[in-house]
Amino acid sequence: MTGYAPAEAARRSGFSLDTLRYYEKIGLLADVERTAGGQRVFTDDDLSWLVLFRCLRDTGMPIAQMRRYAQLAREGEHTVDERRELLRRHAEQVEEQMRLLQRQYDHLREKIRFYERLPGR
Amino acid sequence: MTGYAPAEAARRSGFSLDTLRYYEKIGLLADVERTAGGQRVFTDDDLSWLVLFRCLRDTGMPIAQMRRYAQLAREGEHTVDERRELLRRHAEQVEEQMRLLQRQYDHLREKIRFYERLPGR
DNA sequence: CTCCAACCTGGAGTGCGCTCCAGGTCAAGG
DNA sequence: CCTTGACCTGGAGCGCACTCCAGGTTGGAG
Repeated sequence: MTGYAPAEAARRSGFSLDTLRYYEKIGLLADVERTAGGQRVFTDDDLSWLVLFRCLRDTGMPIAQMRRYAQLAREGEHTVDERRELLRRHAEQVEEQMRLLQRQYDHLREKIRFYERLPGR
Repeated sequence: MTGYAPAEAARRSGFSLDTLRYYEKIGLLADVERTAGGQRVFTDDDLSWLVLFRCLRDTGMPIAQMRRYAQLAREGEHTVDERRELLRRHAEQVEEQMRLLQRQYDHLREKIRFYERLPGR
């Protein structure tokens, strides 16, 4: 009973309908169910994949790597080590990204303070 | 005496030579000096602009907006209010970006913990 | 003076991640 | 039934930020 129409899946995942179709086309999202007439029906499982993709995408993982992860997951339990390692390496890159962002943010705030201290304001 | 050859400016700024030429072409970097023969000579002032561009770019500012900022700075002192506001608005977006990144990073770490707690490991 | 690595220009090409389109099909409300 | 809005496909197009290229010039070391 948990089947979502395309528009509903788009709304819930925050991806556009075009993006959902694109993700299926490139093999990120596999085997999406269809009605007899060929229209997509998304399951809760598809939705939770989409939540994961959003997390990975928001943290800057390239689509090729997300595809690799999804591929491994489809291959079965013997790939759990590799999947965990893939996520760990990605997390390290995210940490680096956060440090850089913080550093540049601090730099930006300093620049703003320079403007705030300008005489005449 | 503080003039840098293109390769040196690239090394110091971390931008490629092609990127430096591109930034000049689109009007981010204006009036770069030249030798009699037409080769670029970068000043310390150019270099500090590049440091700023790196900061803004690393924090996700689109080039069009960096151009606007550079344009304002060239127009003179009467644009300081607008420049400060531009940077402030950008800083707010960076804060939002940092919150999202942190949130998704936490999500990612949870996923990794799930793998670490898997039986049999 | 000669050499050659570094530089120049205008313009084409690239990679990523979508986004849009034309021309049709499906399915639920009235 | 009929309508109409949501959906389908394959493929082209887009926006961004570079990156590369061909074909020619420059300038410092030897």
